[in-house]
Amino acid sequence: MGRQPCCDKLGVKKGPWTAEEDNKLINFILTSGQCCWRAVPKLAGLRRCGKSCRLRWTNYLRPDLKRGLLTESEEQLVIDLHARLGNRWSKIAARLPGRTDNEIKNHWNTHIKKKLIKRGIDPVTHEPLEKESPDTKTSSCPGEHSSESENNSLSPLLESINATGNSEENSSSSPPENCSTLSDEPHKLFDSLCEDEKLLSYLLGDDEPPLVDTTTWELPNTAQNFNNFSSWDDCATWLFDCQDFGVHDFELDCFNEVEMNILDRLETGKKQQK
DNA sequence: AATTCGCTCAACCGCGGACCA
DNA sequence: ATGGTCCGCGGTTGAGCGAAT
Repeated sequence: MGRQPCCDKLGVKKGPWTAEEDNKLINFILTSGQCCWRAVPKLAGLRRCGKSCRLRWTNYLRPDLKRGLLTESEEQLVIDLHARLGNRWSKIAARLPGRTDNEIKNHWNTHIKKKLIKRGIDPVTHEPLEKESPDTKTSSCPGEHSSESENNSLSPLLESINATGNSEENSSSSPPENCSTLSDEPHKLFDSLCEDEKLLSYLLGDDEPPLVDTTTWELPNTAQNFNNFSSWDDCATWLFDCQDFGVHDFELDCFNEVEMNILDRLETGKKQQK
């Protein structure tokens, strides 16, 4: 009856992953792709359960993950999405390319929660902690925010949405620009979001992601580009840039095996530097 | 210099829904 | 229809690290 257990519990290793284990998992996924996680440990030669492998890959090893703290704009987006979605971290993470639910959850608990409390905002309800006067907060909708002193930084996204209710529907084929602004120019993020009705409804609801015609994008001929790099550093910089864009999120699986192996080596190198 | 404290974040745990035989 | 397993999710834990004492 049913399926085989994903792991036999006995002899299954727990705790922090070693560089060797990481390499095994990365090499396996890159050569075989993501299949059923139950089979991964055996096929990859790991003494881990499939669940642990999936977690390690999705939260740490995926080449399209961003590193470092969330930017101001990302943080604001998390706050706005949390106000609408609550603790549905996976839903929130799905709207931030290159970020994982675990990462966002951690950042929320360690940083954003405190910031909101400091601002006098309940991180759970997104309402003022102290209801000093009845007119400071009237809405009962979790997606709406009060007009208390510091809420100018609380919900620019939602304010932008209200202000641009009938924006043109003409930019659904330009996600690279949208995403490239994420870390560098916070305000452009919201502007670009609000310019795109389909994307906006996707971001704020459970709609399917907008169809994107990736064939119209001007993608580099990666093989040629590799030959054109004048140095290893140039090549590495370009790869990391692509990594930061979240290549898989945008279905830009343009890397060949050689390039993925380079990414692999870069990842390993970064860890060894630690 | 040693110890304590607080913070961060990777990893684990347990649950619920989906899936399969 | 049923029972067992898989997968994904949210909550929680604890090791590691730096700051404070």
